[in-house]
Amino acid sequence: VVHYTTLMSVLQRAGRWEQAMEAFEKMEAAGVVADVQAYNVAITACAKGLDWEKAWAVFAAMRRAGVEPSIISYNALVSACERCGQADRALEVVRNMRRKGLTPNAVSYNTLISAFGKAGRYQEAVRLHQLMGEAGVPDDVFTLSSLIRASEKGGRWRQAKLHFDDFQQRGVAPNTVAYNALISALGSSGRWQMALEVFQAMREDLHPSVAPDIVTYGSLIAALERGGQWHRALEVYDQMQAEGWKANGYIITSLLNACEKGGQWEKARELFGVMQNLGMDMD
RNA sequence: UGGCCUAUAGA
Repeated sequence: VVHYTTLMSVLQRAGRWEQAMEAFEKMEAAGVVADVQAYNVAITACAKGLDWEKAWAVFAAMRRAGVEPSIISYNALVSACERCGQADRALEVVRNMRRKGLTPNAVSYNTLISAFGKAGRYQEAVRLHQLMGEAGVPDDVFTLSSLIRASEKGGRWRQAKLHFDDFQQRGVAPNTVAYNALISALGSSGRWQMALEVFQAMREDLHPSVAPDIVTYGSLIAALERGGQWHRALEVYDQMQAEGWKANGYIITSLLNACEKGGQWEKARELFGVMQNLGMDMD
C-alpha cells in the first residue's frame, strides 16, 4: 500500500492525476487493500483533475470499505469542491465533518476561504476568517494569501493591503506567495506603482522565504502591462533574466501584450523569437 | 520523521 501511495503521490504532484487514479485502480485490482492515506491521495488526484464527483465517489467507496475518513480525507474533499468552484458544497463537507466529531483545522478553513474567494464572495470569506479566529484556530500565511486573492476578485486592493498589514502586525510573516498575491491584486486594480513598491519591499524583506520567484515577476509584469507601462515591463524582464530566471508562457504573453499596447513591434518580434526558442506555441 | 489535505501570475 505504501509503495502504491507513494507512486500516486508523485504522479499527482507532477500533474499526472489520471495516471495516479490508474495506479489506484491497479492497486485494488491486485487485491491490495487501500488504507486511509491511499484513499486520501486518490481524492486529491480527483481534485487535481477538477472532478469533485469522482472525489465524492472515492470518499463514499472509502466509507463502504469500512475505512474511517480522517480530517485529511475531509479536507481533500473540500479541496475538490474548492477547485471546482463549489463553495457551498465545500461548506457542506465541513459541516459533515463536524457532525462526525472532527474539528476543522487551519487547512479546512483556509480551503473554504479560498473557495469563497474564488467565487467572488468576499464577505463570506472574511466571515470564515472571523469564525476561524473565534474557534481558536490560528490563521497563517495560507489564510493571508487566500484573503488577498478574495479581495482581488472585486477590485478591493485596499482590503488586500489591509489584510497584508494586519497579518504582518500580528506576527504572521508574509512569504513569497503572499507578496505575489498582493502584487497581483494591486495590478488587477491598476495600481502598478504600488505593485512596484511592494516588489521593492519584498526585495528588502530580510526573511529568506520571501525571495522573488517566477510568479513574482509574472505578476509584476502583468501589473505593468495593464498599466500600459511597456518600458518598465521590459526593464523588469531584463532584471529577471539578470537574476537567472527563464521566461515562461505567462511572462512572454504579458510582455507581448505590453508591447502591442505600446506599439513596440520591434520588441514584440524579438519576444516572438524567444518564444519559439522556448518551444512555445504562438497563438 | 520512508506514503495523505490548503494559498499566488498571462491569453
